[in-house]
Amino acid sequence: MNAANTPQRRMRADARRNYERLLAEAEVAFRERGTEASLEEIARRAGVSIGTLYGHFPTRQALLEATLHESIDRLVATAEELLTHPSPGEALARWARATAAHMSAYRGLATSLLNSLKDENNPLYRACQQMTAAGERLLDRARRVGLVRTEASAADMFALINAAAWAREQVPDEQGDRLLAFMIDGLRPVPAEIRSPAAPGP
Amino acid sequence: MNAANTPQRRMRADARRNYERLLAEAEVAFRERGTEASLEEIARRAGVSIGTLYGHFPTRQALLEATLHESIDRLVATAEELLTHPSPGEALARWARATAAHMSAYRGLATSLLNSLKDENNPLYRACQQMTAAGERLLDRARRVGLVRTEASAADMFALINAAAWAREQVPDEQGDRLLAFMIDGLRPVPAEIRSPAAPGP
DNA sequence: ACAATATATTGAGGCTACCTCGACTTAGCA
DNA sequence: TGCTAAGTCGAGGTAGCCTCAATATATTGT
Repeated sequence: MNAANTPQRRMRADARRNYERLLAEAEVAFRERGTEASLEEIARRAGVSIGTLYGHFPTRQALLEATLHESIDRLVATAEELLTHPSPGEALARWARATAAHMSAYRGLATSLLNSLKDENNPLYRACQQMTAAGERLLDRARRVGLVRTEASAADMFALINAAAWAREQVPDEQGDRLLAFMIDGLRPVPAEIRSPAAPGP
Repeated sequence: MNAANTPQRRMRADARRNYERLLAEAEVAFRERGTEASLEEIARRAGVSIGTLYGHFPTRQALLEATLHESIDRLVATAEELLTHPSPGEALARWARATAAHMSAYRGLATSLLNSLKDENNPLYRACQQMTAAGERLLDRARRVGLVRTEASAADMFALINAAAWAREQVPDEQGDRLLAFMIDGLRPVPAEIRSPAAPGP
């Protein structure tokens, strides 16, 4: 069996069919139950044994990664497009919103993602890298125009977007939107007059 | 047995002893393993049966809340003290840092806390309310001095602090500090010239 | 058409954890 | 000292993880 998560070499017809079914059920389950959804139930609903699931997707992360592939590609493409947007600040904000929205598609996803950065072998690691890289170009453009302080890195922005997505899982939508806005605004340079701990004027 | 989480009415001596042991072991376990630590192991290490644990603490949240009580009181007191700090901005930042630090004492704690706000019957609900209220006074003081935008509520700040604590669990410490700073800075009013999506000057 | 073989699938089985509840034990009082 | 309310116990049902030896089947070459 193909223990990699993408069907690279030609798979046997039955294997491919099962792979596809598993992926479809996983998507539903993750959306409904979050990233901790029961793998046994996913297998059951795909009409396949638990062993088969593990054959195709050796870890939960591998399965998650597979369900995420397309939307991540889309996000990277969106970043590319937004590079031509007239306002660098607006472009950055839009991408951040779109990304945060994707990351709260499944409950627990933000945690799985940010967590994957600790381990290069985690199947989600690459995905995070790609998204960070895509964001970096938008961030730099905004920086050139004075909207982003020097010490803020693309990794920081990625973490913030994840944090916002995480928060969104737990608070009302409307508050979630606000929190993301605060975080992105927090990347701006701090005006000199309030940087030091002295009391400001009126 | 006393199914409430605090020993209110006089408990039998053995019950009180077990209660205390459970609390002590829970603290260790949560610190070492996070808020999802095995309750059976906590009971085992306390030299008590699982049934006894459930007798004293009917839910994981109740046990968590009990282990948190003291440090939450301390945070509330700290907020009080900081109200007399000469710089409202510095006071706010300090309290936010202290709070975020407490909230990342146990892996998973920020999630348990923010999550508890969805359900008033969650034993952690009160704790969150208290912390939010404590932060509110600091926030208002900073707002009066122009450091905080109008639409940012105490609940927002509480959520941001939690988000920072969550992020801290997953990224290097040094990055974690920076993220919290970004979030708090994000509460500042947005300068007029960059509020609209127009490109700013040099 | 048919083996031969590489490729997949199966599911029981060993773990760990959650939580409940009826049977048992004991501290503390009169 | 014995009674009883208060507390403790832990087996047992449920569920999820993951593995691996046995079994099944798609494909390929003849």
